[in-house]
Amino acid sequence: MKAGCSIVDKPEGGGGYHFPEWAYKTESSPGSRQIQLWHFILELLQKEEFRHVIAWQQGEYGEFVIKDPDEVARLWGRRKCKPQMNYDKLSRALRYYYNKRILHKTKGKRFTYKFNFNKLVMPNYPFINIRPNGVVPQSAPPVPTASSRFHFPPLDSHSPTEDAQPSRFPTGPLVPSGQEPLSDSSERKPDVPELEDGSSDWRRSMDLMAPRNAVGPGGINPQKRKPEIMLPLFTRPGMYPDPHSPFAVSPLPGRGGVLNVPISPAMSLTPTLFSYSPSPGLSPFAGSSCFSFNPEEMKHYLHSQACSVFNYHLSPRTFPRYPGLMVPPLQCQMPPEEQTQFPIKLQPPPIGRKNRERLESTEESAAPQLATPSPRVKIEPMVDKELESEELPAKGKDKAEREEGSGMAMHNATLEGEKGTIFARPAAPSWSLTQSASTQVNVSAEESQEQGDGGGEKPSRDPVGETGTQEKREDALMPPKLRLKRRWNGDRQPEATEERQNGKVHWNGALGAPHLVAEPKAVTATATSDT
DNA sequence: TCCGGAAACT
DNA sequence: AGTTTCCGGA
Repeated sequence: MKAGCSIVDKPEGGGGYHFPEWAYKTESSPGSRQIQLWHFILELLQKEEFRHVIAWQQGEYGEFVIKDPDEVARLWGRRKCKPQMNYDKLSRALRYYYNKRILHKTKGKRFTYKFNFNKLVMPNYPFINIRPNGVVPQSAPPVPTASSRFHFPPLDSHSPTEDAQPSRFPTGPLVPSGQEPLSDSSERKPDVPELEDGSSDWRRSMDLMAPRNAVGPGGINPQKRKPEIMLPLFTRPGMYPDPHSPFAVSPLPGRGGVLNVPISPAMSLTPTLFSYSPSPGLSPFAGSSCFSFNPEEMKHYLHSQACSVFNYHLSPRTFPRYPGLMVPPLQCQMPPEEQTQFPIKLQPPPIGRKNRERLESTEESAAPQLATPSPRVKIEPMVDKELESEELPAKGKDKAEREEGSGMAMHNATLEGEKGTIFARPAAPSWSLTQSASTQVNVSAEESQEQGDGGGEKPSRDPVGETGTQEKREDALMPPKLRLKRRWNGDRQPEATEERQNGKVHWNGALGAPHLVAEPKAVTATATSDT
């Protein structure tokens, strides 16, 4: 059946289809060889040619607008060989992503959805700043995300989506990046908020460049793919083969790759999403690192994260890494109603509307801080939940880790081995030293970061020094779960520490020459506490 | 327009 | 599992 659709066949045996295998068969759809809708969406988003049809919403992280629903549906239908496809159906499929947390609907904006990149990988590699001058591709999602892992080959003539692409899309609107070619498609265009509070500026200079070893999964013919994927981290700034594509460089590292920022094991990720990883064994690009961080960007990023966490009920675990982060209530753009929509748990049983509503009331406690004058966000309460959720989704996670060795597992391995060197904590400011673990909890000042780590880990990263004994002692007092968690964090402490100090510490933000500041001390301390 | 249940399909 | 198709409801 679907004879006419043979095009979509997977490249088995080198069959020529252009999509890498993982595009069809990913962890997100084990066994599935068909491209998934969200892959497809990302694919379209990646292509400039489709910018008239669907594009990233500027000013909003991960948000995209379907400018021409019918066309998108048509393309999707073509790809799936479902000529009867229409936006209504397609949107139904998109709605199924809500519960999976892959997508969210941006309320109030027509045809606007938002990828929950946080769940993907994001929180982990924030400020990779490789593009000094920063022009972020207009089509790029504001934040580095797992999507980067999607390095879809160009929808060339082989692509079913394009094949008979009637002259609908002017073949090359190539607008200099940074410009919105919106004008042409005067269809339904949502308002495009332009960096309002500058919350998006950070994006401009932030781009991710990850050490993705590009060589894809084993089966893919490396030569086939564009070289960009292979850009090593060291790529010089400005070296963007495909400036318009957020996917040009995958942040997902292969192995060591990915971010050098670890993903907390606790981080709730949709297993499906998370495992995007090329087959293990690939390369060792190990995280190399040449990042540079910019405090400003970091702040923006954190804000974004914070908002996401609270708006989307992402696991606060994403916070631990940004202890100093305070959720800026006013800046969260999500309507309050959405803020408590989901529990933090991942992949919970599908929550029906009714249930959700019910939950809202129950969970409100999680978000209240947003509104309260309380200067900080308190995440502690969620800890337990988090832990639980860790366990629950553990299956998926485990699977991912074990099978792929990518994902978190990879991180762990990578982190332990290289991380230390990769990310070293900058010298800790003296003040930070003063606040020892025991007192950290009340560190005052807004600046003092809250350990938001989910709470349990207060002692987690103390500023250099005494970590050893102190931690041990606390360790003993700590409940096993926390201990475990802490251990996890301990692995990634270096970053955590770094991040925590971010803002106070000056990152070496040399844009042009990204590199890390290595501070042996920090590493040592961490290592010590770890063991 | 959007939502989500239900059932069927692949 | 991931849609596709249909549909009633808001």
